[in-house]
Amino acid sequence: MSSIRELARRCGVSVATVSRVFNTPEVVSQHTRQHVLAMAAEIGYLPNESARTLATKKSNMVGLVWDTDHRRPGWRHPFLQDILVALKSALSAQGLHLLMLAPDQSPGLPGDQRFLRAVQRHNVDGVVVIDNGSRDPAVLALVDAPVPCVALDLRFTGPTCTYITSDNAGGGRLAADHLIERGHRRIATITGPLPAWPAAQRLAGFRAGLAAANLPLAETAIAGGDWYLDSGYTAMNQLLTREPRPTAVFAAGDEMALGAMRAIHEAGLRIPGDIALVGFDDIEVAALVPPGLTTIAQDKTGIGTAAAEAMVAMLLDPATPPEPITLPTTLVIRGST
Amino acid sequence: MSSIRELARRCGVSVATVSRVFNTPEVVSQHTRQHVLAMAAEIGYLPNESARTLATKKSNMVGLVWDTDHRRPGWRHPFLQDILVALKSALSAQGLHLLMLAPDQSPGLPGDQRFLRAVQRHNVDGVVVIDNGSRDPAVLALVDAPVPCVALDLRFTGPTCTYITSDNAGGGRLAADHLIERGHRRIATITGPLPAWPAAQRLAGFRAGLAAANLPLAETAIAGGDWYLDSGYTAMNQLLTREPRPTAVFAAGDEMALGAMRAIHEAGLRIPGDIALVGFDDIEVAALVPPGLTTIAQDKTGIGTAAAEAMVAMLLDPATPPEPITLPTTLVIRGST
DNA sequence: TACGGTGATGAAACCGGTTACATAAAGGAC
DNA sequence: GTCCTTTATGTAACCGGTTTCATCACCGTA
Repeated sequence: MSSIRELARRCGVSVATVSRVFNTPEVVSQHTRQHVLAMAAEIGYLPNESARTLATKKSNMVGLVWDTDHRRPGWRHPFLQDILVALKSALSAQGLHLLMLAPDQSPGLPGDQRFLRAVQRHNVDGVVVIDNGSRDPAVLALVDAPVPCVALDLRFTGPTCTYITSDNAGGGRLAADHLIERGHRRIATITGPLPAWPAAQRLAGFRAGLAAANLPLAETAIAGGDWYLDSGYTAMNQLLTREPRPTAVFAAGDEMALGAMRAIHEAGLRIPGDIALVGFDDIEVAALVPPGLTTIAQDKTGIGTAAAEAMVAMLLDPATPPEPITLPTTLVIRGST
Repeated sequence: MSSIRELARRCGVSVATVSRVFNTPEVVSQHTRQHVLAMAAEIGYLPNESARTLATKKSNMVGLVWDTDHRRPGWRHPFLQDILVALKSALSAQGLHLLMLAPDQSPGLPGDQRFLRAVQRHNVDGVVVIDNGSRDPAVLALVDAPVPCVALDLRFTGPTCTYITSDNAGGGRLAADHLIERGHRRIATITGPLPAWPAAQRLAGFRAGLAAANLPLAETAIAGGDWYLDSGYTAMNQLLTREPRPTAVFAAGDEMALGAMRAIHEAGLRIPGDIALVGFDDIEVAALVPPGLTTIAQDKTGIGTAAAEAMVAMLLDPATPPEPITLPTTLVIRGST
């Protein structure tokens, strides 16, 4: 493995000159530059990033903290893949690598320090947090990270933090407006876990939409889920026992909507004839399952790209974290309404 | 940022002793050890991984090369998320981090060197390759990587390489046997892109199953797809024009099966009454789309875990790469057959 | 009492880069 | 011809760890 000193020796120049050839080529004479580059190619020299990181304190790596909820190992964010693809692609274009951080497992370390420590030890230039609202203290501790931090779907504010989120309230409002426009009056909803901010926002927007049409949202028209399919099934069965039965349901997540769909079918009712259904997220299945699930789409690629852009902005100017970004949600009408 | 020298000074010991406290604690006296650990906690010392990597040439990072096909940016492996979760989790348990490598973008660098260079520059201890059969030369060049390399769904052999794959041939055989057992005789198939190894294997196993029942697979009973839904739709429409019409179809991927399903419905035919359908992969949708897609399931979590285990084994003993691992596939019977 | 062995520690070189500062040569102004 | 810039390069310290080798105190033994 050829080092910079080896290359300098072969070229008959100093290591400083070689370093300059790669970092500030404009200050080195054309003749020397070409000679060094040619020799570098010949002996297969390539700079060692660890050494460079050690010297400059910049690693060109962005940490990714994700899936930290040990109560639900392997938790699957329905969009994770789309977001990751967009995020990685946008960061790659800037020459930034994404380091999926394992928690620091030093014995005796307080649990909430695990990610913060991992961040510092590895000299990552910034951190992206993808969380599912578990409010893991090890994740929340990252607000104190000494580097820029961008959170997704998590209200993360601080001198080095910002966050990206979909317009959950607006989406809830879209769902309500759509169902009202379709002529429904008895409308119920299946919420996500309300301590989670997106769940609360979707409910709030939905409620506001109903209120604007002078339709109150009774407590008995609200059932709680946990984002997952089974909880949607259970919640829908609860709603089916209510009198009068709702003619439309807004499920605050597509997975729950699919569960609700199953419950509706099992009850011998039809979609949208007996009950109309609106979901939220627009996961792949929504388009494939008959009769097609009307849903509020999140811009997954936009979220990943926006996260990358926010990160790059903070890396360039750490002093002024950008404002939180809210991406618009859109109504996608399919057969279920 | 406290360094090891700072900590040593405060403790009145040498840096060598401090280093030993963290790396080989058994050789340092109990008294000194406790004093150093206490002081480390007090001043918040934490070792710098870049410096450690520079000195030891071990980074505790595993590179991940993924989604390199620029003809299909953002290509989505239907399992990627499940595999990633399992891989990351298993590696994290060993204290290994996953670095998603961006290609080296040095100007003038031959394209096929981009990932190889990124691997070497970053001192990753090993590489995991998730490819989609695109045969990207930059990916194939990784067989010459100076570090252990584990590939998924890609036949990667070499002195430092091994690979993990599902039993694609066995799965194809399962599909054939199942359809034959259901009494079908006119059976067609929709293949993946045949240059891709998994596609060829699935077809071979399927063909063998038919042959074992003395059913030849006519060329006209084979239609080609590209894994994606639309290609399944197109391929199925081709098959529907054949006389006599097949009564059963094996689509070598679930996404293509879903496309085929749509084509069958549009033709006014019923599943499984008129045409039975078997997929491959067992993606999430398969269970959700009525009447439920019978499919050959891959063990996604098993693939990720096996990749991590193979990687750890090679890190411990780089001299002898483990044999390639083939994970069993299983038949999941649902409503489509 | 001298001696070999053991256990704990320190000094210093090393890993492979970056960069502040010094130096030397060349060019221009007077 | 002298002096001041400008341009190109070199010297050496530094980043924060690891590790080889040497040292030294202490112990039991012959």
